[in-house]
Amino acid sequence: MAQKETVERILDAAEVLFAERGFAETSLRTITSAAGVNLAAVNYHFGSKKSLIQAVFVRFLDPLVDEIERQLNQLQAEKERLTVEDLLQVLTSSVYEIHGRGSNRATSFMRLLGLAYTQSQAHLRKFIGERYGNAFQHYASHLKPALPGATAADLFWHTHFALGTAIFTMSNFDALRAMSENDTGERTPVDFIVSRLTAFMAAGLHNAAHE
Amino acid sequence: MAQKETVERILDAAEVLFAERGFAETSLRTITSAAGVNLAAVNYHFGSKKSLIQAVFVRFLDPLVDEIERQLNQLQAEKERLTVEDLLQVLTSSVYEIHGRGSNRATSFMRLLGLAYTQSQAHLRKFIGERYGNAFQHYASHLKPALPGATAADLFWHTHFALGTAIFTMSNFDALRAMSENDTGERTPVDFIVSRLTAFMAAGLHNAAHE
DNA sequence: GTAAGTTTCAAACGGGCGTTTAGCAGGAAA
DNA sequence: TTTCCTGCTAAACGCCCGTTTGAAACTTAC
Repeated sequence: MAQKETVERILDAAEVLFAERGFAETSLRTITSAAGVNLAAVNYHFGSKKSLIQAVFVRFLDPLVDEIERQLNQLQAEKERLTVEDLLQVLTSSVYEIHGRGSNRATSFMRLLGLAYTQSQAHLRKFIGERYGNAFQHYASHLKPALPGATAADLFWHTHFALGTAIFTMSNFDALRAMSENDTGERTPVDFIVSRLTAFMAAGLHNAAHE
Repeated sequence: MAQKETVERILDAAEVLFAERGFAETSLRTITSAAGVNLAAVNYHFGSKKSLIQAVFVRFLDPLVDEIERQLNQLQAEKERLTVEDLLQVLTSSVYEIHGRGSNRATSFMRLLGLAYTQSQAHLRKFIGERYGNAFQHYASHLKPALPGATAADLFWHTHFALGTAIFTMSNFDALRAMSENDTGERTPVDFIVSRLTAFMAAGLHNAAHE
């Protein structure tokens, strides 16, 4: 009992702090003191800082990937060919399904996903690739029929352009929203941003097919 | 003479190493030993590691921003209203103008720009904002007439979506190209990627105007 | 109640970091 | 020749890091 509590307190604190400052910039001492546990607890329960980072992602990605898979299968049972808009919708509604609409946890997670790409944590990218590579391939395989006429190179690059748009927006979410608040004078609702973002990605992706 | 040589050797080494590994992950000892100068030289010539990071950006951004401004003015003399495609073209041709097409230096710089956004270097973002904020505003001011019908919020978000697409692609340039080589079996030319990227961004941006 | 097994804890270890210091080399000015 | 200044350098300083250790505290089982 006491163990589980400690493990989860560490994961909770690490998730928030990593998202705020990045991995290298967050020390184990910061995490453990925020979690109210002893410094040595991380190495006792997780083995190392690297393993802790991976554990944070597993706790988040495992249920999300399952949900995406579930929605994908359900949608495929209804219609044979999925559109780009369908595929993007699966992503956003999966995140919404697992955590509330625009919850703090969801934005934390978005930041973390962005950091996984941009920070120099080779072990993490390798780990994520091995654990979730198949799920990603499965999702991406639906894009090919959704964008007839696109070559393999087109598909690859446009997928990653879209991915980049999303990840950049995610990982700078708070900063961007603050800037736009200064700019336009009002706070943009999350739903507005998400719908704009998916529309932007869809437009770019469609561009891959008819050229 | 000896001074100038030392300063530039440090900048050269720092530029490459920062781009490869990030700022926090590159120690002054690594930089100075790669540059063949004494460890203390960085603090003697630049004052601190932070100032060195800023100096790397100044050496790169100052001439680039001048070139963008020049091309923008020249284009504006030819036609009164610039299109989205014009504006994107100015960016790519400015980079090409200052450094060769697809030179190592240009890809280093792209990585650095990405890192400036994604790594936690508050001092750097502040510095860049203060030094180049006006130039950015000037450039962005041309977007409004190029996208009639878009609201201020539309403009803000779609500009940053496009920025995100470019920065993500830039900062993961080598990794993405290696992945696509494994994927499709052949090495994608830089020109292909750049033209695809700008087409993706243009499609997304136009989407802001007619909705 | 005692033994075995887990979990927690204070303390320390070794190492890498950015920065500082005090002094050296060598050309310019007097 | 002496003085001054700039560029350079070896060495050290203090700090924070992830990790390890050995013992204390607690839980479980007999």
